[in-house]
Amino acid sequence: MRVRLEDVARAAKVSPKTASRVLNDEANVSEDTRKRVLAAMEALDYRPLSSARSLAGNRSFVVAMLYDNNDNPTSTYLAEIQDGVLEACDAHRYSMMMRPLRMRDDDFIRRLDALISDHHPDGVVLAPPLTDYAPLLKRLRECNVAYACVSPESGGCIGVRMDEQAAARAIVDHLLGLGHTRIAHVLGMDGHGASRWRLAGYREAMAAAGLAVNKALVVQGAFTFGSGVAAARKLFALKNRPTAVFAANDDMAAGVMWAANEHGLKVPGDVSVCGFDDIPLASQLLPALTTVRQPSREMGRVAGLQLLESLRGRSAGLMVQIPFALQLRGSTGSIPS
Amino acid sequence: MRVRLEDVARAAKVSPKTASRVLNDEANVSEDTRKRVLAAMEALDYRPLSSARSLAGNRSFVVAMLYDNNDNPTSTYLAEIQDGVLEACDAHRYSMMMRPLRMRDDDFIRRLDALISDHHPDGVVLAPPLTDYAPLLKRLRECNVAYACVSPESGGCIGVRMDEQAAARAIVDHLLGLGHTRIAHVLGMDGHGASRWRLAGYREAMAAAGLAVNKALVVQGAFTFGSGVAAARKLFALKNRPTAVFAANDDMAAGVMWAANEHGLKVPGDVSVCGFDDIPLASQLLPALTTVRQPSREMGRVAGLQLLESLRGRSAGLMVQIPFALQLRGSTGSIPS
DNA sequence: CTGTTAGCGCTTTCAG
DNA sequence: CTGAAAGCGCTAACAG
Repeated sequence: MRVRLEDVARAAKVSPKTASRVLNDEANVSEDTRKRVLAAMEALDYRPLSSARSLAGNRSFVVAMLYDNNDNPTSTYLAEIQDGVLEACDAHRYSMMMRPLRMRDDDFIRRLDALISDHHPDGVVLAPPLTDYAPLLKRLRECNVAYACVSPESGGCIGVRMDEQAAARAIVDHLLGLGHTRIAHVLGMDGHGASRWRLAGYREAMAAAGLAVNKALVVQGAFTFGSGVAAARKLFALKNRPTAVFAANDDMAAGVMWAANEHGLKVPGDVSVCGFDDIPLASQLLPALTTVRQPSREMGRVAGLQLLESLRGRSAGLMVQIPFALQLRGSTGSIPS
Repeated sequence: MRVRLEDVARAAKVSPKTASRVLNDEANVSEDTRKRVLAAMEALDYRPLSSARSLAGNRSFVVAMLYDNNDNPTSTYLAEIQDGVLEACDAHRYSMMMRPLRMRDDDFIRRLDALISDHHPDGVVLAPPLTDYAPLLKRLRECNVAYACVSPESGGCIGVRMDEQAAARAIVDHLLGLGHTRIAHVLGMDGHGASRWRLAGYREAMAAAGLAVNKALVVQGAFTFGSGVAAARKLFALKNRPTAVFAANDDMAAGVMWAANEHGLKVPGDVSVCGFDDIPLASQLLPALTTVRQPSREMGRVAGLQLLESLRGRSAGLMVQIPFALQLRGSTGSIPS
């Protein structure tokens, strides 16, 4: 039969309540007692039953990860964040639940409410672009559900972010350092924070170099390979085509490289290409793609940990800034002579 | 305060147990009573508390999806299956939990046991390659945990599959129909059922056409873009290079197209390329990729439904066969003249 | 077909 | 610092 906390208590010669205190890491237990109880748990291979804990303690030990992948279902980004959040949850013996939610749905809030009342998550992790959807944040606060954000637009919540603008600036600086001046930018999906930051970094770098941004060299994309191809075709059809292209993510950068091939342009001989994210494909391309490493998995993990810490009341929960790293590879080189 | 089943019962003028019967769709409730109870639930906006149901009923209302993505973390395949399983779970008011598990781990079974005793899933959905890992299946049976498989190697379990061999044969038949005879095949990851089936279909088609399979035209890959590039380079370096390449999945097919570009080969003018899966990238490539549509999301959904049905005891649970569909697009054409 | 009783395993409250 | 009693909301087992 199942080992209950009562059995542990008996074995440790304490009351069930004391055993419960130890299980929950509560204060007011002598070190000696705590050790005895932990030993008994170990010896009996005790596994707390989460449904009983939930029922009695009025909490679920569940963290839900909320995401909206409708704009880019291909993305491996979410899967990586998911892995990270999962790792954090495992470390705290929480379980994680994935919940897709469509911002565009009329009954978004209704669905959110249903999710909350059906599953009672103790907290939620928000992935972009949900991180920046005000009605969602508002409702979570109203419902008193703790949340942590991965890469939010503004810093007014707990979670984790990267200085994407600085990273974008750094990669454009790299291109400038190679002598490029006609540097194009392929924008990400309209309305996403990532698109804005990366554009801002591009602009900042160009301005710092004293270069005017040529509007024809900034073209719309949508974070997908296909949109990268389409954007690059426009760029390569220009009379005065760019010698370098900074795409707002790697999928699009791969598309740019594809289009370069179509146009008979060598990378990096005729045109340098760089991206953002460092997805697995980036290092598989030929030449391998110069990009910014965005540690999505780690970011998911940290956001999860922040959330769980704040649930435990151990810390208030912070916004952690994660450093970026340029990955300089073969797809960028000096300007064509 | 929270609406409990007792409140519903009172409103419907029945005992709590009868309300419970209605909630659980049990027999032995008159149609009239059932309606009254349902109406009361609706009126009060009753939400069952799953922790209480779990504790009293000794079940969790949780389905875990088990996967091992270590061989190919890039894959969008799992994310699609996940979406499908999630949809099935939502429909039955179950929650879904993602659980990565590494087949290569020495303590695989220990981790599985921990997962079972910590989370008590009522059932699990297995994604390849876990579907074919005998020790896992054995342990699940020993622990009496119901499971459904997506694309198992053998059919001896409930779940869903596609006739991948027939699909592979069909796509190779398509190439044969275009006049190709020097048809190469890029193998998938060694040891995966999908690799075996697709190879078998390729062989079957060649044999049926009376063509001997040239060993030099069958090269190892690993389901990744990079492995497709590497494999294709070998093929294109042959004196007698193939006029068509059937890659065991789309990621590799994209790699083959990439390598064709490198070698100055036009697709499909100089070489036809086709893949398998119909991932989003397939239709974004230029030319778009001829492939086999594998409805992963739908397969996940059906596997989830099969599992949930069998948990309800409604049906024994079946192995459902899903039809495939050839997607004939621009990457395949007649043999070079 | 319906209701009563007695828990599920844990935590809360409150008293020491 | 520790313990006794009283549930959390639901369902199993039985009785009618």
